[in-house]
Amino acid sequence: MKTFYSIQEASERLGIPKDTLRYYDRMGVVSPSRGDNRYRVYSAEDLIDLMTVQIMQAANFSLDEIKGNVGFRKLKKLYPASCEEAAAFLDAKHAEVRKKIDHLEKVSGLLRLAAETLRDLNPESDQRLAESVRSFYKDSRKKDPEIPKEGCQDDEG
Amino acid sequence: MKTFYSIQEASERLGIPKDTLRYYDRMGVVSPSRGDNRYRVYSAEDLIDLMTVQIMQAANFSLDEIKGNVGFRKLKKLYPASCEEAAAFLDAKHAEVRKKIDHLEKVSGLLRLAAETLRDLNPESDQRLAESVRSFYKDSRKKDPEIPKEGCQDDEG
DNA sequence: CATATCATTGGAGCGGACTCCAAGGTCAAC
DNA sequence: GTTGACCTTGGAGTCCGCTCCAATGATATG
Repeated sequence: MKTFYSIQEASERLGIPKDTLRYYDRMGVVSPSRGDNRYRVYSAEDLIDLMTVQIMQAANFSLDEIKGNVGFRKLKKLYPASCEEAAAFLDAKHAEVRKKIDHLEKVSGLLRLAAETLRDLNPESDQRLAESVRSFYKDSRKKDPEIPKEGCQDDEG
Repeated sequence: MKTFYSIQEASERLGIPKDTLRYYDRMGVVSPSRGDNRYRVYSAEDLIDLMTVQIMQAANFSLDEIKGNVGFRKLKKLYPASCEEAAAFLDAKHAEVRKKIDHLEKVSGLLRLAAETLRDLNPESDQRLAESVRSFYKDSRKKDPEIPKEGCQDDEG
């Protein structure tokens, strides 16, 4: 089992462009060690860190946030004490993701309703949609924007 | 019930910065009519369009996509024939959002597992996490990156 | 040694969605 | 008619996450 990879190999295995890997290195997100030639040498751990980066990105972490937390496996070995801190961070992020999911569920419902409304056009579903939009909006802003009620019907156009 | 709003009022009601409203106007996303003084005048419909913009943004529509579709209520009045097209667009977006939700559900699970792993550190849960990460990764890339298996354990650090 | 293919660096450019600024026009209150 | 708060515009700047480039150096093969 190979344990070290050139930037090219890492790039191919992970499907991440080489430029991006270099960028991550610059940014201190994942900085592999260097060979005598100054070439980057990615360890198996580095690859796993890179996968973690991808996942965290998928979870809408910024590179900056990732930077501070991607190496938590290393962290664990070195300073087990800071684990709780890191875990709390993950908890917070988990909550964020849950919120995002809730949000998207609403969006999903809204899109279904909107499509439906478009398909069988009648003032009633139109009204229903406008209603949903309003409540969604209100909900997602957590303060009532006092939306005007008319203008959603075609009885004056 | 007031039906027309200055940019300031619109901004306050919707919680969208004035500059952003002007930007939307420039971009043709939501372009209110103008008064004799050339000031922007937002109608109730405009406000609803703006809310729709927010929602579509929440659903990860780009401004360009939104631009073409935010006025579907108007569209409906003018060209009912193109409704099916617009509805199909919404369907596609709906599917996208569903996919995103699935994805985030996995991320959510992963974050829970990661936090757990950090809290009760034992090689087994560590292993389990690494496993999940791998499978998640593989899954989300839809091609096996042939991840090395070691390096996830602290038996050599 | 020549060549080809990899690697390195710093720095510039890009796209999206704002965000800010300066120069000027409008308007309501005093 | 002056003050001050609003509005207008065009254009420049910002941030993020890349992405590309040119100049240069290392390595592998004939």
